[in-house]
Amino acid sequence: MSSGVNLKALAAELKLSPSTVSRALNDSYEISEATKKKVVFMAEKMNYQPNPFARSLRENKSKTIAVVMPERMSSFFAKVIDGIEEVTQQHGYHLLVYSTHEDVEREKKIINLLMNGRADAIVMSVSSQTSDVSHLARLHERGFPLIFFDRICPDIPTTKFITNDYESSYEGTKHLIQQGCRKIAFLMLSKELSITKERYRGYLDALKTAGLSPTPSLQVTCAHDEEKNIEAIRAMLTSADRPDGLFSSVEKLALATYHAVKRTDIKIPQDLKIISFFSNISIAGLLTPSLTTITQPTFQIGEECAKLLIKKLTKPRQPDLPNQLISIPSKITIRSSTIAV
Amino acid sequence: MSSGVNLKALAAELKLSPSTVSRALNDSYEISEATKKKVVFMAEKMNYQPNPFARSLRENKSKTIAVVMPERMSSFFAKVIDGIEEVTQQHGYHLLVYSTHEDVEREKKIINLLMNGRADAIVMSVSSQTSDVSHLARLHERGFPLIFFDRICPDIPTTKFITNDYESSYEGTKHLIQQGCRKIAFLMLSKELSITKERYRGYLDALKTAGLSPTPSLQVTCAHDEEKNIEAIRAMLTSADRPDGLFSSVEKLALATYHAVKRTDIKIPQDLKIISFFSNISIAGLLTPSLTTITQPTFQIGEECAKLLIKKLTKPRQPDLPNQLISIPSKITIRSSTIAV
DNA sequence: TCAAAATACGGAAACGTTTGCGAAATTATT
DNA sequence: AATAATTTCGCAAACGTTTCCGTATTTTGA
Repeated sequence: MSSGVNLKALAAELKLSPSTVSRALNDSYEISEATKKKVVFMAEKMNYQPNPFARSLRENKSKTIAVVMPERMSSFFAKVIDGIEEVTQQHGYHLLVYSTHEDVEREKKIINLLMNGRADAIVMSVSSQTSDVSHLARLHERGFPLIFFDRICPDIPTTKFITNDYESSYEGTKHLIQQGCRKIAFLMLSKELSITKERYRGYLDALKTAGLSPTPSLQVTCAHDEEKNIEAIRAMLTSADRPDGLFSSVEKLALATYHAVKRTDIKIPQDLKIISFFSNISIAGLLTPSLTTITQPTFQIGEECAKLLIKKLTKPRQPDLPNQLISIPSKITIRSSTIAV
Repeated sequence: MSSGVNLKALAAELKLSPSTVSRALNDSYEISEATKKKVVFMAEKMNYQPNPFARSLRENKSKTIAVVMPERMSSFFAKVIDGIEEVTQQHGYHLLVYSTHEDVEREKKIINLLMNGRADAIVMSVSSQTSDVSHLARLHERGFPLIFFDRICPDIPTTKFITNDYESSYEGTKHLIQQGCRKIAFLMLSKELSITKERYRGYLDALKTAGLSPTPSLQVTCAHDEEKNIEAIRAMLTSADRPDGLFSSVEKLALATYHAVKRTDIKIPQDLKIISFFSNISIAGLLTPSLTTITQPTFQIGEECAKLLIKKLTKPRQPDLPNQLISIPSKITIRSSTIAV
């Protein structure tokens, strides 16, 4: 299926043994420069392509990294993968990409499939349904290189890359308060997620610092169905206890909020000020009114994940991935949706 | 690196030969039901995971499909991959995903890397820079299963999945004309792309049918730099020959147009009506004013690509992928951006 | 000049699977 | 009851690499 020419054929053409040819191509010190030249030339001429599976079988490594994430249609995850690909590609690594679609059963299946060594490492962000992390713990306990980003598992002792969720949320909420908000809603995907916990904590602390207390009915947990989310948010926005500010912990819920607002006569920012974690800055500026965002360092997160993994995988006797939380700060960009009028 | 237990170990535990165990696990008719039960049970118990590389090496297939596309941060490509994954995952196939970032040199590198058989097939959409398709032609000539979607290579005799680019563009342009537009701009990524050729043809024919002729200065070829695109569009929109309608052949240029319009005093749809190929319908409804779209059957395109490939790869003596163009129609959704006032 | 060391290469095993072939044990056929 | 057919399994080769050894040749050292 490849070009058909393998080491043996190449060796035969050169009247050398396969072992010599292999060593020549791998630039072994045991081979003279003269034969190296000849081998490389002939390999080029015959378009020799080493069989990756034979190599993987022999070396017990696949030169492949798996990325497991909740969804593909999200500028956040797309950019993170771009970052990962940027550095892995430079090192000749390939990327297997899986979407769990926020479904923990699919996540388990994928993880179990990856236990057979098809990939040398996994970089992942858990689904919003994931509360039992035994499948991930087992993977890690077997010594499989595993790192998390964004939606992490705090209890699994490995390296995790996040943004400063707590601080950004604190600052973002503080910003809303400074703009005059007193009743601030909080939108989240699932209470299980590390990011909602941290972001919620930042939100709560900012409220407390300002002497405000959260209103239970304004804390909305959303699901995967966009239409249902829009309706739930609309109901909350038009309830008796309607908020004057809103903090969305993820991008898609900010979009859902704009949809919900369109179904009411609420005016942003006059009646409602909005801030959200949001990575698609081009869209943020296009919304009406433009959205004040907390922008994560998406591409960089991907790059850092990949850099660490590459180091771990390429250096011969590398220690395990340390149990650490690496935080790369987000940036708040104030736009029209929170400008007091 | 896997669980450590291989066929030999499993066989030893069962006091059977590796060949028998292999056959039992593969449900061979040569093995009695009794031993099959025992083997399966023990495999489960010892958590046996077959080594994918040994299998790939032996069977000369990887159970992996590669997807090569121009960019990841596009709802169109994201949805197509979701569609592909949906069917490939059901058949136990894995997905290697590559982004060329609209760079033909990267595209060539990726294609050459994939020639070694790491993937059983490639489904791809070419970069906007791709005019020389020799790297793809060579791949196909070697018998490598290759199919295209959206941005196809007409000259490579394989199966291609597209939407009805010509008809949709004709209808979309006709719609603009019916709404009173007389000077309609056309935005494209690159004149080399199959989709711009077809969509441009539909646009031109619709103009001709209405007795209109295209204005050269309103045909804007854009590049990869978003800011430059916005400025080029803004310049065009504010030129002496300013248009009253605009047809964007891809999603990102519609967004760029909205950005450009924000920098002027142009009102949509009063001064300028806009229609665009666009697959992120949630965003389309959120733009101000909401955008009239030609929505491609993204998920279905992905599904169809994958279904065909799976059939080709799993049936034993399957013929080559036929040289055919399969078109799945788009749907025009009229929103505020083209409503005559 | 002769042993020792360095250089350059080949043979063969190993990675873990699948499968062709052969053979033993069981069952069916006459 | 003897043979044929069937069932059930094991041996060994093969997939294409890499690498541990061994060895022949050349170079170095005294």
